[in-house]
Amino acid sequence: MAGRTKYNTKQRELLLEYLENAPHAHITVSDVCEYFKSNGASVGQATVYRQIEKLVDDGLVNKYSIDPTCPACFEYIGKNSHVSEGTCFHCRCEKCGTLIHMHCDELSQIADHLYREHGFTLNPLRTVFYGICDKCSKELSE
Amino acid sequence: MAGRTKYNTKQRELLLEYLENAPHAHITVSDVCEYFKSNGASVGQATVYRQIEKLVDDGLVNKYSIDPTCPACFEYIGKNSHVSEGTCFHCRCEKCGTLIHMHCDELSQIADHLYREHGFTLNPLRTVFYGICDKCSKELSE
DNA sequence: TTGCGTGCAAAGGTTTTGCATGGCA
DNA sequence: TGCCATGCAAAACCTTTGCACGCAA
Repeated sequence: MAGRTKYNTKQRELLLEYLENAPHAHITVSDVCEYFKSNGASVGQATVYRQIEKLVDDGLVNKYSIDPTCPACFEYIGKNSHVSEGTCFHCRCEKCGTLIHMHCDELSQIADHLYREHGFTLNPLRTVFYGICDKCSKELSE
Repeated sequence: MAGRTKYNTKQRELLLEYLENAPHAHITVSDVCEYFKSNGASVGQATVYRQIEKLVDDGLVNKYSIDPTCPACFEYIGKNSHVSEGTCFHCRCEKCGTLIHMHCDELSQIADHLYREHGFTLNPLRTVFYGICDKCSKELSE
């Protein structure tokens, strides 16, 4: 817990802008740093870590803790965090390591099922399906 | 990916023995190393990492990634992994840490769905649902 | 002015890797 | 004998932290 945001700084603005305009999720701290570096914007790496954690606490950004080996992923969700509609699931390929982002109603029903039948409140942010992706399956069967 | 086991070594035997007799899950690599050290058994730390990853690939051990900051946890599940008939799923409570074993047809259909619709071959041995268990939900709402 | 935010560099911890040696089959 | 496995230490890696300075309110 890094605490909530108190001041509005230039670095925070830059970070938010980048996250908002990011085409897809799966943004890591190093992604942010490299972008800033290539754009001449000087934002320290430690600041990115500290600010992005604040954004998580503020509820503007989701944090995915996929694997201790890989860096944490972040995704902008904005203020209208309707978590229930369009919950996002993640699949990790055990072979190539790709992280697949999945929006799927059928998968969303899992959460309902787990809650109703098993009393278990699923946390989709942390849950990752492990397996073999499409591409690797084909390569393996060749 | 560390690959499957080819040779049967003394270190592997020691590791398996420890994991089999472990009362509960939540075993980390440093747990293993400390145990070996206190017992005079000399097994290198790198070996533990390499062997335990093999055991995961062999399907004898599950790997849990609780948090990128914390070390990974391992749990012995043994050979009787009847993957096809009544696939077993695991749910981890983020609050109390309990690991729930779940046999559920409806959950088994997830694997089918992921394969047919998304081309993803699920590995139920490695997949863990994170969330809050029944008991903790009630405690939280009190 | 107050105290939070920043930046740099260094530390922290876990996991991986290079390379020579040892051991299983 | 041919490889795989081991061990040690060093490296790689992500993330956190200490401290002095800067800046928002």
